[in-house]
Amino acid sequence: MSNHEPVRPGRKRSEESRLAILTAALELTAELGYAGLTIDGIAARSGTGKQTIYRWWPSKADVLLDALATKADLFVPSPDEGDLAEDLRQFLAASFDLGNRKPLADALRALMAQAQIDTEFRERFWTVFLQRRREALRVLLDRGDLPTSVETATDVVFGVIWYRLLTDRPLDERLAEELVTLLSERTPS
Amino acid sequence: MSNHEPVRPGRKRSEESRLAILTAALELTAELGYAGLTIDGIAARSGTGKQTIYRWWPSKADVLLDALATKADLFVPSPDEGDLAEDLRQFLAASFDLGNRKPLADALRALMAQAQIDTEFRERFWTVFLQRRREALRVLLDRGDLPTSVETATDVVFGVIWYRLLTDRPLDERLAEELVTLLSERTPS
Amino acid sequence: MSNHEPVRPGRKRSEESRLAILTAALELTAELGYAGLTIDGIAARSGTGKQTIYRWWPSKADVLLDALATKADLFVPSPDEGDLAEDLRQFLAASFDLGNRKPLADALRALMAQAQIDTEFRERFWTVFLQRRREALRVLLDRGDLPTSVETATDVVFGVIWYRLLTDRPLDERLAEELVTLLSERTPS
Amino acid sequence: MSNHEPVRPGRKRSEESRLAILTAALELTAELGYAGLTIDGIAARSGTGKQTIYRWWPSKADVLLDALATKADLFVPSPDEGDLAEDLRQFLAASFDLGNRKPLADALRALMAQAQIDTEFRERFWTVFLQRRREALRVLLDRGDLPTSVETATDVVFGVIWYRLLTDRPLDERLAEELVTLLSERTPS
DNA sequence: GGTTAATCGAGACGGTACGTCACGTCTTAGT
DNA sequence: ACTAAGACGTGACGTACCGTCTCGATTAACC
Repeated sequence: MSNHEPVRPGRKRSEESRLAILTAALELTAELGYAGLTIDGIAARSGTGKQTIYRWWPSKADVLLDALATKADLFVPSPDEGDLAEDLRQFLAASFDLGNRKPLADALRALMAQAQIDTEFRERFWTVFLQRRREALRVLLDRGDLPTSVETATDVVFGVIWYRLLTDRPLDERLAEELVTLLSERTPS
Repeated sequence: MSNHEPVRPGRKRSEESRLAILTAALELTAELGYAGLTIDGIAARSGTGKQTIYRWWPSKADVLLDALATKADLFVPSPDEGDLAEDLRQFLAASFDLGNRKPLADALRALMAQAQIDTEFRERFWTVFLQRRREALRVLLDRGDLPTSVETATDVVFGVIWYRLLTDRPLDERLAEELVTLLSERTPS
Repeated sequence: MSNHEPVRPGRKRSEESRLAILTAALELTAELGYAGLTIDGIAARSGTGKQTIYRWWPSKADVLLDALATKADLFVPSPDEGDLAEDLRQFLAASFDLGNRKPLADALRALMAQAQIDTEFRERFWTVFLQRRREALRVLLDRGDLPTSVETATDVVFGVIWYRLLTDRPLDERLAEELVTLLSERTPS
Repeated sequence: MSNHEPVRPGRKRSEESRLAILTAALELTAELGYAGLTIDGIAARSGTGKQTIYRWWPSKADVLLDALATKADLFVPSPDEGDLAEDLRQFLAASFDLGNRKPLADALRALMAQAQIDTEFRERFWTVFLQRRREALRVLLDRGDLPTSVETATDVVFGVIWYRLLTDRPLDERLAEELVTLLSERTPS
């Protein structure tokens, strides 16, 4: 039997505070934007102390990332219809839906921004968020024939999604269809 | 007869100060990273006053953007070899070279990050930088047959470039070749 | 024949600007208080350049002092009724009237304040303003018998006036009468 | 039983910082004069943060006033020798001594100056400093017969002292003696 | 059941940078 | 030479947050 958590004496971490902090982080980001999100603000809104936040998260970006992971519905399917084009269509539809949810998209853009400025957060963001999306897509792509390597195809898909997000332009049906066309191996006539 | 400059009274803007500020911004970004770049620091390094900076630029991101536009060699060609694949190859080679110049790439990533957090800067960054690149590419793409719309192809190219930059992964020859393959209309047999 | 003002080439000093500056200084002091009085503000209000102000006055306190001397009615009589008590009564009445004119009193208090902080202005304020008042009073006091030296009596009179001004308390009839009583040699019965 | 201190949560105010700030304020005033005293300077010299100063004092004048009250020896006796003239002589001697201590006198002049410019500080200066002096003197004067009301006599004493201070002239023995003579009821023959 | 220890809300602390204000100087074109 | 306009370097302002550090109170495991 494992004993990962050596039983320590002392007060347990408060789940109540944890949730209050994550909720406050999401609310404040929605109300004020990421630029207006501060540790002081989260503490005040959640009725907790700053120390409690610093004890469990390295930065406000990590709080927000945790909040999204905990509270937002970020599920993206890895469908297996036996047809790459159809699987990809579904994957893109689900991903585009997330990207078109304004407050969620704002938060994700902010995290990607923070990842550019804070090197340590960049690695956590990559591991916790970006890489998981990539692996979900890779499962699909591995099953079909592609005009490019799987890695490049992955970069094309996420590259376009992020580029549209970051330049504040919508992810629409037509784009999805063009991507599907582009990445499905065209059979010579 | 032209009368472009309505001849205002008062002392002229100091070109010397302007260049000193732009130089200092580039140096400090290279030395300390964008996170370490401050208006106070730029003023101190350039031997100017903070007010002079605030008088002419809305934010430190704008200073840096202006510095790159003024001082960095950001030229990307719009070659016309009569062959889309070859033109695209050259365009990508030049673009990838810029993206692989570390200090420049760091600055660009920081500006893209800032654009996510500061709405007003986002528009300026789009107009002054991103849109111009898109138009240079569009000239090429308009000349050839593409498997997708020109806009989507543009988003694919810049999407992949930015996605690689933002996730701190290199832009290599192989990626360029795959993009060229992907975007050149494959002739049916 | 006198030639006090050596005829110099170039534009003459603008009397119009001078008066506009003095007027603006008084207005701004009345509106914003001395703390809100600035050289920038005077220049803007008067429609002149800052340089014009600096060319002719060493500090904003000097502008205000000049404005009072030029524009305010600061006359205090040196009556000679043949009776020290009566002369003093009249002198005090006139002085108290000045001290009870609120905007004027505010300006004088501000100048006395400035004199504490700016050593050079202190001397000018003493010479141009305070000493002249003292001499006007001395003329009176020299004519009568006093229970103290003339200098002390002068300090008592102006000391009480300034102390009341500076502590924002009124100069009233009763105080004047008590000062007259105090300073008129009481004849032994 | 008493419950004077409602026991607030959180870290206690640092007495160490408080004293360091007051000491720095006095030192800097002595070294640079009141005009050279800045909040930045006090923070730097005392090794504290500016916020700590702003948290507890409304202005630099209040810091200095607090410093004088805490650190300077401002004691003035209210002697009771049974003789008004003698009591007054002693009171004046003590007061003049304070006024002749150059650095202290400079600080007091600066505070009186600040009180002219800053209305809110004026009230604090009156309550905390001036009024207490007046009451100490009133105790004396109430015991004897005066040629004037007690209030006027108080104004005469402090008026002369402040007027001499503010015009940068010494407080000497002779002045004290003349004031005693003036304010002691001369017995009719 | 008392002891020990980790956590909690609260809030003061030393810092750093912010964006603004006013200073006194300078440069410009015009009178 | 003087003027109005206004940009310049300088320096202090008062504020916002940062991340750390006491506080006293609370809560759990351990003896």
